[in-house]
Amino acid sequence: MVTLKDLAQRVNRSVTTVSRALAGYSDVSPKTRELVTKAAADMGYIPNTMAQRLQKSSTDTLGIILPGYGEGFSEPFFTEFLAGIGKMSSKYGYDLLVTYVHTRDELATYKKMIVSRRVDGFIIVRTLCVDERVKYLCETGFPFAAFGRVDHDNCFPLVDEDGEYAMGLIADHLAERNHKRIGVICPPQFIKSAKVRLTGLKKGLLKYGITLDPDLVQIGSFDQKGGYEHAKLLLGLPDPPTAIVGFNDMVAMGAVHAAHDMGLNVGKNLAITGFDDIPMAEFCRPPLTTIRQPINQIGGMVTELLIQRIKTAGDTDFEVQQTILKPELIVRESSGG
Amino acid sequence: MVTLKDLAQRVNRSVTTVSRALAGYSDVSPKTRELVTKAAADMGYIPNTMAQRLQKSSTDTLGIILPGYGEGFSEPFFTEFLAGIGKMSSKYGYDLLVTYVHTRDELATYKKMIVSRRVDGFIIVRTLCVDERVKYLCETGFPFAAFGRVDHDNCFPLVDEDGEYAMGLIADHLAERNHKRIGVICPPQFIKSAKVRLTGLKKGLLKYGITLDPDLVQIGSFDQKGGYEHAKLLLGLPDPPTAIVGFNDMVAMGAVHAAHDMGLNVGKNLAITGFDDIPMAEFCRPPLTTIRQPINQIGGMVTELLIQRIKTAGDTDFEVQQTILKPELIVRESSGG
DNA sequence: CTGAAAGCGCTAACAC
DNA sequence: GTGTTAGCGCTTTCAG
Repeated sequence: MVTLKDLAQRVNRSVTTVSRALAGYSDVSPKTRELVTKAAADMGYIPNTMAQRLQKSSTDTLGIILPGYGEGFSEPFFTEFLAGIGKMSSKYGYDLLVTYVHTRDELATYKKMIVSRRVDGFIIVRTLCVDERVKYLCETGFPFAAFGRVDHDNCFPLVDEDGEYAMGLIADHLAERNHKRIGVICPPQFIKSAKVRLTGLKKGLLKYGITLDPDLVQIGSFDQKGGYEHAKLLLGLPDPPTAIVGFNDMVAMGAVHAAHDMGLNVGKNLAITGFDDIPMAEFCRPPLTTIRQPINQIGGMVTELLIQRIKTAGDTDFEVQQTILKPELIVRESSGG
Repeated sequence: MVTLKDLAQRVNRSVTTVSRALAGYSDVSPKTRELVTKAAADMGYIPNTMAQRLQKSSTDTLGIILPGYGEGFSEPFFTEFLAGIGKMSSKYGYDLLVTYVHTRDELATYKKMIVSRRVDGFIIVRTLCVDERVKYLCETGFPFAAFGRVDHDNCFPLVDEDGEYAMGLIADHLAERNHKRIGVICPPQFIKSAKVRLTGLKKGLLKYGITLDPDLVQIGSFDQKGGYEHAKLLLGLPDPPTAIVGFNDMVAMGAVHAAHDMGLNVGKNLAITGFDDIPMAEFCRPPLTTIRQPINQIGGMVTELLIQRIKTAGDTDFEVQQTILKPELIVRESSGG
């Protein structure tokens, strides 16, 4: 491994000078600079990252901590999100450290990463209504940015969808098609986005004088399996819904499957909607009416917010950047086209 | 941030002694050890990772480098794979560094990570028949482990599916159901797994005296969209296939969609098979006949191989560990049940 | 314009 | 048992 010292020897200069030449300081003679630059290229010099990090006491690394299994964050959606984060990180020269945690105590992992100085900041996904991670990071002032809001103090950099607005679009869509008995399959309500969406749906329907029958609200699903089972319950009721709103596309697809098993024709005698617009939503049968969010870009946006936050970490009076995105309704056959 | 020095001052010992007490060296008096341990807990001492890494010149970090978009590696499949890697890494105390690369020159990223000493080893996914990454890493002797083999020298730690065997199962399955004209939709043949699978399918069918009509082999798809388009081509032929073999589940689902658009009843007058058994395969319509691989565990296995390789990096004569897994055929409705 | 010296926090020979 | 010293590779005062 070639070090600054090796380089210095080669060009007959001190380590200091070489370091400065490479760092682009102005107080280096053009001759020396060229000499050094050439030699560096020649010998294939690349700084030792760990040495730099130790000395700067910053890591140029962003952390994302994920639960062992991605409950509530559907896979295709997540993959794109992660890619968005990764792309933006590398654009700004940051490494991305991904940690999977299997224990209950997620917070311990955050603490460990902070105190062992492994990352400069965190990206938080799938915020909870009461989110210990957010609380902790806010208290300690450690940089982070989130995709999603929380119930308590939203005083941190974040990007979020306007879930209420999105569900308003769904409500309009279904109401226009004369649905009155509407079923819902959603993730646990301690997940912030799930709560917002349910509230939004209720509000949206109320505009049309429709209220949700509590029996038709199935809570606790986040994947196809859950969607399947909950849809079976709903459709087996004496007075079943004519439309089912799934809170993500996976759930909706599970519901489609259940409907089919029960001899229903989705899009004809039952409407089903999803959320996320994963690539498959267009290519499943029937194609899914859903809400589109530019998840890849969202990943990038959160990352940019975080990096900005890290760079202004010293500033006492930085502005908290927040972006709320208006999602878009994509109408396909599953809701009657 | 509390450092060894702080600790040393507190207990009136030298930094060295404190370090050794914490590292569990035997030449420390029990009294000192206890004193130190207690103080460390008290002050919340955690070693500075970067300092440790600089001094050990090892990073305790595994790297995985991904193309900007996961072509050829279906999303749900990939998520599980990554989770498997992440879980195992953290079990062994390794960090996982994920890098997304958008440029053509993937290899440059590998080189950079190595020479800037950012990771101790790499996990390679989606091996190519002629794989520059593998070649380079083999040449330089930098530790890595791969999911998949290559055409050239397979002299490295790897886990792979037995793709030939898997396709044999598909061939048996279709032949038993009297299919003779069989269509294929597969990724580009420079991807090793795609090539192996195609070879395997041909071999498997030959046992029944069936040969693949070249017109029925569509090459170049890896997602639903490609599957959809290629299936349309196949089914639009004057003498269309009675079965379509998709080389992954996404492609197969796209094909299902195309078949439906053309008025065919998948599982009845057209058989379609997939590969991977992503969670959705069970819950789409019709449920997909496919090949199951324990992808989460595979991720873990590759990771273990890599860690083992890293730990034996000095040894001149380490044994190259390789595991080839027998996949399993999952029969569902899409192929007639 | 350049170099000597200090230090980031830690570990490991090597004395005592 | 414990401390002194040196050094991982880099950046950054501070003199000259």
